[in-house]
Amino acid sequence: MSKMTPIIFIVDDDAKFRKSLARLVKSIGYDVEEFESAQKFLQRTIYNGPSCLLLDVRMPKVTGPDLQAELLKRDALSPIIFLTAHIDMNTGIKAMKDGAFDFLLKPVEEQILFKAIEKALNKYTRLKEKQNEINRIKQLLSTLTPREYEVFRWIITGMLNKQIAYDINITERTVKAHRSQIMQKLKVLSVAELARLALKAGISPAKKNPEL
Amino acid sequence: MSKMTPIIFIVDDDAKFRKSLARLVKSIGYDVEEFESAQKFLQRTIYNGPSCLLLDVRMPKVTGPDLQAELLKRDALSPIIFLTAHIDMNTGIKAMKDGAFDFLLKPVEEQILFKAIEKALNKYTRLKEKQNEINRIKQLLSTLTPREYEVFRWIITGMLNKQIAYDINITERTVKAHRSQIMQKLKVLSVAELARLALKAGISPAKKNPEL
DNA sequence: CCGCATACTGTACTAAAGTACAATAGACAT
DNA sequence: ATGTCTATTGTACTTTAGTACAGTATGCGG
Repeated sequence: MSKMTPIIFIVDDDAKFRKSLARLVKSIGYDVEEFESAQKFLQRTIYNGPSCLLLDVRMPKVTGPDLQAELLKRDALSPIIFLTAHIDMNTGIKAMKDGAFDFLLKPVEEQILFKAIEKALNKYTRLKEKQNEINRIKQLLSTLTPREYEVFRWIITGMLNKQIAYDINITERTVKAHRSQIMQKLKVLSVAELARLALKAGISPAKKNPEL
Repeated sequence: MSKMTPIIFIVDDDAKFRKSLARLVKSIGYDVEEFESAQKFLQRTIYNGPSCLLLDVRMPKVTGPDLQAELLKRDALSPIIFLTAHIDMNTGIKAMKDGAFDFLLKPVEEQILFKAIEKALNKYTRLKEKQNEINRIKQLLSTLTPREYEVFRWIITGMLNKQIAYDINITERTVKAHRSQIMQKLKVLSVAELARLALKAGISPAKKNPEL
């Protein structure tokens, strides 16, 4: 699971172009999978390894940008390189705004395509690492009880046990008990690590008067 | 200084288009400044308030993308909206990759332009807030002596005073002295705040064996 | 030479965190 | 009913952090 081979997915309804593109990409050593439509691509088992998507813009029914939107909803990590024969500035700009990795014109120069694929795969790796870290943290956080989670959000403000105790109307002893549980469950040894973990997961410290 | 009026900068060598654009933008209540070349724009006193840049792509000598690159180097915060009469996909895509806010075709529809300007100014505000926070932190950090900074990077690992003392070969008492100074200078009351501050400024915790 | 900043250290105390023994009470499932 | 999980609290102790007095040494600029 740790080191999977990259797969280059090609989604294009033009069989001739698609096959020729597939041959080209295979020739530099990548595994390639072809799809004649966005729907067919979405039916594929989700690939959890490094990948990037060479995507045609104009296709019947589900277009390239449509697929991009769908993948965005699904939090897919594969960078998307659009390929199009039709010069459509607005579509290209919109695709980039929506997070496309690149937008190239057919016929695409080999070297430019290869470079784009390589960079896209690098980007995947970076995204994946960040994702893994966040998932690990969320997994740990899910083991906290609601009350523990609440105390956790107070702890990362840096408040003293007795201050927290006063604010949520329990004794300092109880805060200590929760605190100890929290540190164990989240597998950290210090408040500094706790604070970092919280920030990475996007958890903001608790607030007495939530912006009145 | 806190609430400055937004200025829309227009950089375009085509006087006729530029003036007409300026009139249009003024008509919806923005302050506008016109420049007939990138060079002229760069000569202007740096404006430290909300702004965005309506930038022509093709200009003699210094082009729009050239100016974009220069502003990037200078860490300018103004979002850039490119305007071009010539459909050049690759230029547009590259501009977006380089952080342009939008890339519109002349003649541009009024509503689209207005919407883009509004969003760009919002983006400026977000950028500025982040920037201000980082500057505030860097300002505080600059008051630390080299040694204090070093100890700071150890503290945010969450290590105990005595562990830090052992690692950098001083007594626990000295670590406490530095620690106290650090907390005062950085104006924080807890290690949790210290850790957050460090993360915001992009400072990573110290390491015993820096990735051997 | 003198003042100042930096770095370092000592003793002794207070406050806070962490922990090792606990126990109690309610909710909920088998 | 019985057991498990959650939330709560108690006492007593150890460890760590923070601080209030300090003092010493070194280097650098005026």
